[in-house]
Amino acid sequence: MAFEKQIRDPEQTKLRILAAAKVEFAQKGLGGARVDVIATRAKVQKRMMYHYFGNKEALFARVIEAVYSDFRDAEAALEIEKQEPIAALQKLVAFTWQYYLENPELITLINSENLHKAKHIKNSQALQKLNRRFVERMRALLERGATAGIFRNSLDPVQVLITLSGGGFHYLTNHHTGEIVYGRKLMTRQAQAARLQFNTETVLRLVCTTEQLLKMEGT
Amino acid sequence: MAFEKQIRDPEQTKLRILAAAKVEFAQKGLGGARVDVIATRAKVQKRMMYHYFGNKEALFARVIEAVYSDFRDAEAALEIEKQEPIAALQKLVAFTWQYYLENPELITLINSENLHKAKHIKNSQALQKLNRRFVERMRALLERGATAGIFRNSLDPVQVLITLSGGGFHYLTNHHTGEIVYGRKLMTRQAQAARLQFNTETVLRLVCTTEQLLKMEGT
DNA sequence: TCTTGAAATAACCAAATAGTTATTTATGAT
DNA sequence: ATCATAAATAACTATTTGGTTATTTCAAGA
Repeated sequence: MAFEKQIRDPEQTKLRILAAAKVEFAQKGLGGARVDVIATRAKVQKRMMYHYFGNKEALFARVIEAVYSDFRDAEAALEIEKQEPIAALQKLVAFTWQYYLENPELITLINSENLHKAKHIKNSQALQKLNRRFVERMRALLERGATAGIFRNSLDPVQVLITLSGGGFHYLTNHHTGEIVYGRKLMTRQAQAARLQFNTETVLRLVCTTEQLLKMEGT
Repeated sequence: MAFEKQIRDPEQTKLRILAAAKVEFAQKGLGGARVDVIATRAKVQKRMMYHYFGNKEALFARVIEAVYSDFRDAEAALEIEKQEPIAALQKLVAFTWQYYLENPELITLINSENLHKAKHIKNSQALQKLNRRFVERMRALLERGATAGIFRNSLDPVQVLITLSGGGFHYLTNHHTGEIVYGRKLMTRQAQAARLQFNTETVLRLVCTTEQLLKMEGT
């Protein structure tokens, strides 16, 4: 039997499979995604996916891990600890929003992973470490702001982070049903800008002391 | 051929299929759900599902519609328009949170529907009507509060609603990955209570005038 | 009581799907 | 050069799955 000529590049092959899987899983969820579609899109024999990743779910796990880890790396690169508290917070809100916008797969993938009760990342040491640092950065920022008398005391960094990310995540993940529920386009450029501004305002009003808010209103 | 004895009850049969479908779709998503599982759980011949609903996706659409409509009905029954603005807002935040907690399928079903770009409810007149009233109630509440000098002027009711629901929805939909990300249990009774309080605070700080906030701090 | 249409049962099917077996071939180390 | 190993190709399969065909039975109205 004459086989097609081979071009070998294991690293590229793995990357192509991961990239195709990310798109397919993001688009259809774990249950709806098709291994054949992934292979076709990756321009790879399906067998190679089993060779490098084992099975469909293991591939899914690797996709989730990669996506989360890219997100945290980007956030860490912001170096918000080098800016004054309010600017740092604004920057973080804007970054988070922008990242969601530019990486729509992140959102549907996280939703899929939650549908499966996070079982694919439950034991990832790497992710746990990345995320511990992430919470720590917010804790430090809140403390810095409180010491400066700008932020309220003893705010829970986890609650703030959830509200901060949720203001963007929830808007974007539910924008399809949202447009029906709220009877309005939510993804026009103006609507996006308005949401970022509103969410920034929400977080600032939540975190800043009332005195600080008065000051900023400039009355 | 001797057939099993029949007990006929078309209404009950439809309801049993819907209830079983709600559980299965909520648990596995549209792509992961299995028609056979739904039939078995409903204790109904699979053929009946096709008889009453046409096909898998049409059944999914009916489930989504029912779930949304139940939610809005419950919210409307609150009659927040009969209470003073701050109490009304607190009641709405608490109700929304409680409803999500008691109806966890709602959350995963909405996520599923969004994964499919809301195509199953896009043309539902009934839902659009329900939701228009829902936004209108918030608009009226905000106006009432502003007139009383308690709430800030010209707040966008849609933005407020998204933030209000998102504070609960986002927390709950992502609580599985959240526990890993934040390294903390998020679904203990205490954690739940803390989240409701935090979200109530977030919304109040967002909506109330700064003067009103100062007053409530009682300084 | 008879008729008829809808409700329910039972068995079946073609296509899709995750995963496998078998084979070939490139390449780096010896 | 050759050999061992991993990379890649090709073809196949057992099962699952959404949906259908064929048949039976209940129950309400004439």
